[in-house]
Amino acid sequence: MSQKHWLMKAEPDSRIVKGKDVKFSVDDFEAVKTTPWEGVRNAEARNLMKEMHVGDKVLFYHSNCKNPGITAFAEVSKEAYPDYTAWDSTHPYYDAKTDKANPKWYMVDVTFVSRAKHLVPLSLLRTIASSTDVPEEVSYIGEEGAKAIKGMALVTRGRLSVQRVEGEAWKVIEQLAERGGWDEGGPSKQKTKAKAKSSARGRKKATPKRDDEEQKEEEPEGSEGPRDGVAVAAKSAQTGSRKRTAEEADVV
DNA sequence: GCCAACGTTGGC
DNA sequence: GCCAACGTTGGC
Repeated sequence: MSQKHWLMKAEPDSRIVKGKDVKFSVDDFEAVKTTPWEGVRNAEARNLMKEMHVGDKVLFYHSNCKNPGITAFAEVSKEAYPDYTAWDSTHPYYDAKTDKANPKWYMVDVTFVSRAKHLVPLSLLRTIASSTDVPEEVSYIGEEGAKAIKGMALVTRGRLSVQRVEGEAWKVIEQLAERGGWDEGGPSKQKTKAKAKSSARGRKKATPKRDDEEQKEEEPEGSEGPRDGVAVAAKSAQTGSRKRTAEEADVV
C-alpha cells in the first residue's frame, strides 16, 4: 500500500466568522460521516491535500479548544477538487482574489472511520517529544515510538492545519488511542463529556452542500448556522506554511 | 528579493 | 483572553 497518512485539524468549539459558525467537532464529524474539507486557505496545506488519494488515512484533530488532541480516525474519500466556498462571498473563507476559471483552493472529502477510544492530547505528545525517556504511563510505545512522536509536524511546527504523518507515528497514535494510560483528568481533560454535544440540534456541518444552498433545513436562526464545520480546517489552514522548513514543503 | 510590519493560529 | 510563533504582505 502506498497509502499515506495525514492529520487534519478542525475546531470543536463554536466560533463565528462572518456570521457563520465554523465549529466542527468529532461529534459533528461522526454525525455527517463524510464532509468536504472546505476552507483551507494556506498553500502548503492545499498542496498536501492535492497529494491525497482515496483510502489514505487521516487523524482528526481538535484544535483551538480546551483540550486539543487527536479524537478520531478517518480516511480520504474523494481526491482534491476545487473548493467552491472560495467563490461564495457569504462564506467565512471567501477569497475575492480567485476565480472559477482558475481555481486556487482545493479540498478533499474525508469520511469518519472511528473515534479514538482515548483522546490523544497534544499535551501528551509534547511531553513525549520533550522527554529523554519514554514517560512511564505510556512506556508501551517504546523508544522507537517516542522517536516517531518527536518527529511529528504537530509537535515540531504547530500551525499547519493539514499535515503529513509518517507510518510509524500513525501506529503509535493508534496504540495511544487504544490503550491510554495517562491521566486523562489532568490539565484539560476531556473524557466524560463525550456525548451530548452533537445532538444539539443536529447540526452537522458540511454535508453535501454544494454552492447553491445546501439543505440546511433546520435552523432558521440564520447566520450562525450550524454546518460548515470544516471551515475550521480552513482557518487553521492558513497557518502553516513554510518558512524555514521546506522540508515537508517539498510538497508542491 | 530582503525584511519590517502586520495578521493569524492556536496553545495555555 | 493573552501572547508567542510564524505566515503573509508590501515597501523599498
